Amino acid sequence: MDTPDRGAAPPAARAEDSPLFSFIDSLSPIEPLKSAYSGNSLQAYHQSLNITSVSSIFTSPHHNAQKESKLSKSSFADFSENELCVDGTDKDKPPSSSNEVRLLACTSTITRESQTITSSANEGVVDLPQGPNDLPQRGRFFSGSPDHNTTPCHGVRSDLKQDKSRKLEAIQTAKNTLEKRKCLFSTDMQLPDGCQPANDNEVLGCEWDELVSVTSGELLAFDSSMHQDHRGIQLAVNNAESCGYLLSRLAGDGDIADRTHPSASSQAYYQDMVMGEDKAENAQVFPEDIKTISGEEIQDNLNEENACNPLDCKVETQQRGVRRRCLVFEASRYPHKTAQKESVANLPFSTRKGKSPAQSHTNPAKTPSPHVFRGIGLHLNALALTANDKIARQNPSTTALVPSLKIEPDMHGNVLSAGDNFIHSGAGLLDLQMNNDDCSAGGFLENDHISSQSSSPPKKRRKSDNNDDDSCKRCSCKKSKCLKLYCECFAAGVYCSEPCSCQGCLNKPIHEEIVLSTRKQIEFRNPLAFAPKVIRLSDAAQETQEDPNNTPASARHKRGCNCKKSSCLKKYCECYQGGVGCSTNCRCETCKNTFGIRDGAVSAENEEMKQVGEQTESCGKEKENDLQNSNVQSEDHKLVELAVPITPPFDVSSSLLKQPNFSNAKPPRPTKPRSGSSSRSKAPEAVHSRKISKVAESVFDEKMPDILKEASSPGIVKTSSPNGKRVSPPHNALSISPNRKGGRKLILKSIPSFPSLLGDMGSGSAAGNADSTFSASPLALVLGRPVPAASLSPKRSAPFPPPPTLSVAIAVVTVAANSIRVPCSAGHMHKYIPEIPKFGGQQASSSAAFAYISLPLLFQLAGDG
DNA sequence: GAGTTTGAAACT
DNA sequence: CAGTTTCAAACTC
Repeated sequence: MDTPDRGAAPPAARAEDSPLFSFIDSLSPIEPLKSAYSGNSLQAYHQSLNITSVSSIFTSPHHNAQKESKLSKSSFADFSENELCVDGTDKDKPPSSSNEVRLLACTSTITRESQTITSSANEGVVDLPQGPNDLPQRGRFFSGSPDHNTTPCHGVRSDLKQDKSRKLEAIQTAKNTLEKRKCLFSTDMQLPDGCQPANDNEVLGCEWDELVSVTSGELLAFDSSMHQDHRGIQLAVNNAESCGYLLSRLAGDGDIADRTHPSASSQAYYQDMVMGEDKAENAQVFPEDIKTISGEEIQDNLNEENACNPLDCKVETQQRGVRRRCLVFEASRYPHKTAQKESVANLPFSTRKGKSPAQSHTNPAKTPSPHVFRGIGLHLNALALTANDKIARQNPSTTALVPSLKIEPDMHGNVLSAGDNFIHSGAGLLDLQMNNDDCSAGGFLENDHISSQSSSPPKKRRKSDNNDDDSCKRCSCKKSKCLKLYCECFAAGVYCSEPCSCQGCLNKPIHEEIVLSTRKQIEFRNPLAFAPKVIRLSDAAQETQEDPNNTPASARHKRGCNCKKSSCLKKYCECYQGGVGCSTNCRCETCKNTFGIRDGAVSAENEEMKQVGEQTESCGKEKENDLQNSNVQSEDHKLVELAVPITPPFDVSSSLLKQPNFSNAKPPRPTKPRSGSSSRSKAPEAVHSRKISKVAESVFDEKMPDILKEASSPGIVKTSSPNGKRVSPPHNALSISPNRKGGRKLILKSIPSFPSLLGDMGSGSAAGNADSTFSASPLALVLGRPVPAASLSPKRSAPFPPPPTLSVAIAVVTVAANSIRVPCSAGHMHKYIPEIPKFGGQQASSSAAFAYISLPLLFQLAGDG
């Protein structure tokens, strides 16, 4: 088929003729392969990439392949599988090795590829419709996009192509293999009742696969950078997903493996996300990695897909490079990974949809709920925080509540490691925040996990990790039926599980509707009811953040306690429990909060103010500076706080997602220092800020999508205008996020419109809509095809990912952007990533997320261009 | 593990 | 909005 492919794809030949192709040929050492495989190159590339990173991230490639028409879906999937399975014959071929070399060679040229890819992708999209027919599609691909575009990649692809060509012949066999995989996948996933992955998921997976494939290609080319970005994305996705996923799992059996490997859970999850199916597929490919990870998983996969083993060789060559990197990146994690076995299986499910997790788990009902019910994890957060607090306490230097990244060493370590990677890579700054978010959120998430998996081992880990029995503890409600805030589980947005000793509990997936309705009622009553009581900035985030504006980690108690007898020295005090110092919001008496005494008394603040004014000498300039900073921060904090804490009544999931974000966004409020300087500084503006905050709250709550809120808040902060001239939330949202990270601000400038996407995402508010259209435009520009704004702005309610075409377009864009490699890409990724969940609402549409990620890049490009 | 204390949540 | 009741966690023994 190889030669035939070419022949089949006249366009490909054309492409080869093109100067690009010639150029590529010159670049790539392995010319012959290229030409031969050029047609397949795209797919091959896609596969390789997918295998490595893409598919795993969001969905199972297998499903994707099955599905549809979408570009790669049918064609790619078929190819991939074909290649994998069919390759048995091809194994002998040297290409695999050559591919690696080529990849290396290609990396230099990758930029071109990416560009070309974009075009090809477009073409591919157009062609895709043919869908099921692998051959025709291939032909198109070959002729069309790949040829033109992929010159650089050809080297890599060539191998794949060769395999493909052969595979084409075996397409049918490949299809069979695909089905097998599906089956395997399902088996791996342990879907109960043979639940099949939701179509949506599959679709998503397909899209993602495509996207991923593209990205993966970049990864190959730009290992460091791409990995970073990719990681960042994955991290974000993981975070979002993990929350939902974990939550979903709450009721579920919770994989023992995950539980057993608490530390690994986060990473594992991440890996799963990244490697995800890739592992299943790739794992085979990379025995080495597999070893590190867990031979069992790999073996299982291998066993399942033994037929495909031959693929390993092929895939290996290409993927190895990618994978190895991933492994390197994840290498540390893998040790933990034993737990991942399940996690891997879970990942796909999670990515696919909530259903899968539930399915995988004993409780079928759970699956849907988790997504829907992603907990906000107030209490859990608090618990996590408390654990951290302990640490924080140890470190007085840190502001009252420096978030304890340490809280969950495992998680953090993993996250940090990931973050480190990012950082090292260069684009990582944002990543750091992500990490931070993760950390802050991570604690939360993990808590959620724990809570969610309460029965599961993870909780135990947590317990052990956190030292706090709290983390493990579950509710013991008797009269509330676990449908009131009294119930920690309910308050945390998680379903009650085994550990709970509750009676008459209705907080279970089975009663999802009741839970949700009750939740809504409570939120209606008090929009902040499920908002995190304490918000913290992770130290790491701050550290990573270069922004001078970013105050040191700070934590904040949103509502404030009302302690009278505990003196805010016991867990009765929410502030104390959250490891946060009391704030002016508190109404506590005899506050002795070790994390920060409530300035409480305005007088105290005034005094300090006076002191500042009078004692300029002693404290003098330093204090003033501090005050100024604190003022700005305080203002910001308030606004941010309002924005942040408020959880959209509608979206539980969003809240989860948010938290991480705002942890980043939120200005740190030094508890102890805060009591002094911050409060002082506040004094003048405090009232004003409060008013503003209230207004902001109303605004945010009512109309601002969470994302926007978050985004906006940071923007406000940066503006540093106490008045907080608020940028219209929708507009700012995007811009803001980048702003957080100093360097990226520039990028934001270039991408003014981008925020709109978020706006839509959040609540689908009118403002968001306009933005969404705008955001869409860039894509359209890039792609040269109109992209429905709607697709770009997935609404929470929208369960499904954007149409495949869109995803493809996004993928293309992403590729292009990556190829261009805007310095800020990573940052964008971060920011957007967290928001991803919002797109899907319960389930972030991977495609949407990707789009977000890519969009910024596009904007940048546009801006740069 | 039972009982008490505590403060938030819920209710009026 | 304030006061009261209910509730479950936190704490003590």
